[in-house]
Amino acid sequence: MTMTISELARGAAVGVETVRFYQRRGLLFDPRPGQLRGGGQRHYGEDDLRRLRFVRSAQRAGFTLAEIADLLAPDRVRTEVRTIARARIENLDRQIAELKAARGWLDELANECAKGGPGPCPIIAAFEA
Amino acid sequence: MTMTISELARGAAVGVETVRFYQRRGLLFDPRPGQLRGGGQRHYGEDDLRRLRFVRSAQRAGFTLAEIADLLAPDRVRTEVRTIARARIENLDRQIAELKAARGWLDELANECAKGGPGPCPIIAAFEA
DNA sequence: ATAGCTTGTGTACCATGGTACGGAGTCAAG
DNA sequence: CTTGACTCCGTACCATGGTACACAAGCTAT
Repeated sequence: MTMTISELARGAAVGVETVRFYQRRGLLFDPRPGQLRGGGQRHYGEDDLRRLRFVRSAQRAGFTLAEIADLLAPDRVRTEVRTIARARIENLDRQIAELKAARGWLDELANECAKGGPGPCPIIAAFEA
Repeated sequence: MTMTISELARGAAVGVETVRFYQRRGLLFDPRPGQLRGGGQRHYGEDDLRRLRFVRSAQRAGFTLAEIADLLAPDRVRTEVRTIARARIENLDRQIAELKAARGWLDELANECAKGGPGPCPIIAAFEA
């Protein structure tokens, strides 16, 4: 079962231009150097869709596109993948902690602002003048 | 107590260029020239430092610079600040949930890759060829 | 007074992750 | 065979959040 680029893109909820952008970045099979079936237009299979979805998942996990390209390098071995994944997990834990701290800060800001009547928020007003 | 721009920047652990960048974006006041230390050079006070730190905190909480500028607008009233803060908290909660989900995905990837001997990670190898 | 840092100002440049567009070529229906 | 949609390709552009000059004027220590 083959699909066109727009079907592929739709299958991963991204735009066609995004798919092509990923191809240029070496994240997906690039049709340019290859031989094209059906004379000029590339067709994609399930493996391409899985790979595209992997890219999106990895992005959600905070990998940059360069890191994902590296992760998908053809000679990546289990131990390397594990190491990379663990490093990212640690990073993610740090980010989660930071976000929680930011949430606390914001909560306090909102609470402080909530006190008293109308008018400017005293915390923000403290910077004026 | 007044400080120079480099002292101000150091006080908030940002670069001098960053302070100037924020000034251009309307996040920081353009302090009036020469209160205590003369001529064409600007001097900054504690309020400027507080404001700069507020900007950094707000950034950590996920606000864009444009949103922070808006938050610091001179006519912002408590109810508005609270509303903005609450919306951001909700957003933060969503982000935290997403990060946790990504962490889980990554954990699974690492575990799957850990199984078996050396060689390429089967999950990633699934995309090759 | 003068060397040698800072400062202010303006403009240019950077990475990241896309998005848009123009000009062909290709494909499927009528 | 024509029409209209879709594709390929290259290039340009966008927002975000900075970073890096260059140049001139000002400040500080000798």
